[in-house]
Amino acid sequence: MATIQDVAKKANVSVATVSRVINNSPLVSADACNKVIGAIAELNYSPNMLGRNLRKTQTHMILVLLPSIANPFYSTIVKGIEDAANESGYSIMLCNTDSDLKRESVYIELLMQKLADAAIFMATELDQKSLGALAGAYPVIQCCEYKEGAKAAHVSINNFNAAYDATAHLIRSGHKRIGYITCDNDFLSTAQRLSGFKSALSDSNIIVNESLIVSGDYSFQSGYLAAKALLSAKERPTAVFAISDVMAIGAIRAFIDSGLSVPHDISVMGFDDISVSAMYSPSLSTIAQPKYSLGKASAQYLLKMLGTSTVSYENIYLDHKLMIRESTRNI
Amino acid sequence: MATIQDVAKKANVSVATVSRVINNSPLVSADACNKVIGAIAELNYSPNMLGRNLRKTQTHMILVLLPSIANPFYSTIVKGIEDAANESGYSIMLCNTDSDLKRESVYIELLMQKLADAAIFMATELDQKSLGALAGAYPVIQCCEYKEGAKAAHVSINNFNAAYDATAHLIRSGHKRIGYITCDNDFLSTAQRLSGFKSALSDSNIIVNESLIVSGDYSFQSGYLAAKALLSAKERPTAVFAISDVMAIGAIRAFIDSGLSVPHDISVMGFDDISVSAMYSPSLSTIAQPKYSLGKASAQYLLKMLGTSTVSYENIYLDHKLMIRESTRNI
DNA sequence: ATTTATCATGTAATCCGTTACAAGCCGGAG
DNA sequence: CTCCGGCTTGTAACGGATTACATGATAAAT
Repeated sequence: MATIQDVAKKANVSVATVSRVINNSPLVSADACNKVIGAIAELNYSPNMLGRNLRKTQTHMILVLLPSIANPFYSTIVKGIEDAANESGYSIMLCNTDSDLKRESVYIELLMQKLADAAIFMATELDQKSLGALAGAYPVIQCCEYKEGAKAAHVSINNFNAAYDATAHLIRSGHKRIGYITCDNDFLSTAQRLSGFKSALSDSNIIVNESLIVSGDYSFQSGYLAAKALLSAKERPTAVFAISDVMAIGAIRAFIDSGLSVPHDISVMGFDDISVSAMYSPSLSTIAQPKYSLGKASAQYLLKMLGTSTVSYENIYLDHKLMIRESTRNI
Repeated sequence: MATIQDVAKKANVSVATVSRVINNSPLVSADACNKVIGAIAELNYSPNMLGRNLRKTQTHMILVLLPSIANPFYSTIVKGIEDAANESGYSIMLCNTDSDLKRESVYIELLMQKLADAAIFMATELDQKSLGALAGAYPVIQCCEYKEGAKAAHVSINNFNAAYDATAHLIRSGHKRIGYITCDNDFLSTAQRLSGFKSALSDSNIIVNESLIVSGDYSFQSGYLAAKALLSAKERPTAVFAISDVMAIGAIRAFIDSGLSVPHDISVMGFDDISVSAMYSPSLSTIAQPKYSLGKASAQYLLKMLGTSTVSYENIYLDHKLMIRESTRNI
């Protein structure tokens, strides 16, 4: 493997000149520049980034931590991150944490070990304090899911409003008994969505029935089981709102397996608008998150932080959109 | 940020001793070891991997190149890769190539620039020659999709047999007019599946009808359009076999939109067994690839290559499995 | 012709670890 | 009492790039 020394020797210049050529410094004569370019081509030289990064103490790498790339919700977000990063000459390192703190910590080590310049957390297991400490020492941002109180900025939709809108739509369609499939975690989004759901009910003078609120874990299977649980209630709901499309699809499947027709017998509303939702049968009414923009905005914010050394904590909220498809209907 | 020098000073030993402690060398007295451990804790020291990696010229990073993480087929594979990598102290860098050669090249640069030790290609855009050259210089393996002829090993299922089995099952179920949704690319898997499909037909004395073979691009939308195209044939097929579940689901949706019932009016068979396939309505009959194992085996092979400097080109084939669900039926 | 500013180039220090090699210390053997 | 060998430790070179600083050359200004 050729080094900068080899190039310098072959081009009959110093390593400094070679380095200047590589980095587009204007302080090189056309003649020297050509010699260097020739030598680089001849030796098939590619600079060793470990050397450069060590010297510059920066890697142009952004860590992206997410629970699982198996969750289709994240894929578009990641694309947004990647596009923004690439535009600025950065690459991303995608890390599956499996929602496991230990696994997540291994990846966070990479930040401290200088293998990455910054990190985007999609759903961290860290507690507020740890996250705050990390955000104090490194450029860090939360995307979509976030912990409040931690002094780490986030980019997300307004989950309260989104859940409120979805619920209000069901109510407007005549539904009064509305089941709710949530998750048993301590993400703020989860609490906010639940709160939006309850507020919409209350604002329409519908009493919140806690027995119609069940939990899953974002998997198809858990949505399926949660839906079955809802069916065993003594009076079945006429609509169900799940806080993720994946669970909503599991729920629809459960209803179909129970001989119900969606939306004729029961309406189902999801959350996220993953790609299969429009293709499902029936297609899924849902809240669309601006996934690509969420990712892109997160990365851009981080890149801005990397540029300036100023640390600020400005949160960014993007708009959601209510998508009415086939899985919900008026009664 | 503390360096090894700081630790050495605080512990009153040399940097060499500190380094030995970090690397679990037996050549350190218990006393010195304790002093160092104390100093590390006190300073909250984390070794700078750039320094270490530069010295050792290895990064413990594996590059994983795939067209798009939005394709759910890849997520389980990636998990397998990640698990195998983590077991050996490696991390992975997931890279979306968007099936774009230029984008892919940027990531391959990372290999040459020493930011990664090895690479796994899930569906490369490189031609045989380039791939072969790369495989000659770096540890590289192909997973699932592969180019033959290139001197780079691959881990995959036997695509011919898998497509043959799926088609044979449809034939056994009484289908004679079978539509086929393929992709317009030059992956070997594509050609092999088509070939398996045709062989199964021929072996049952069914004449291959080229007008029933249409192409998509692995997206839901393309499957939808391909299915619509098949419906416009003068005599509609009684079954359709798509070379990916995503397209198969798009196809089912198209049939439903056209007023057909799946599987009553038309059977649909997919390929891959992605997670939503079992949850779709109707659930999708398909060929299950051992995705997790494919990923794990690829990574393990690569790790073995990294251990020994011996370069070998042993291809690995894993078993597929025919999954009969609701989307196909006897006629 | 002399001075000064400008530009091109090279030398060497530096980033942070790892590790070959040298050296110091100790106990046991002769 | 001396010598040898084993164990621990330290010194310094090294990996590959960047860049501050010094130097030399050239052109412009007086």
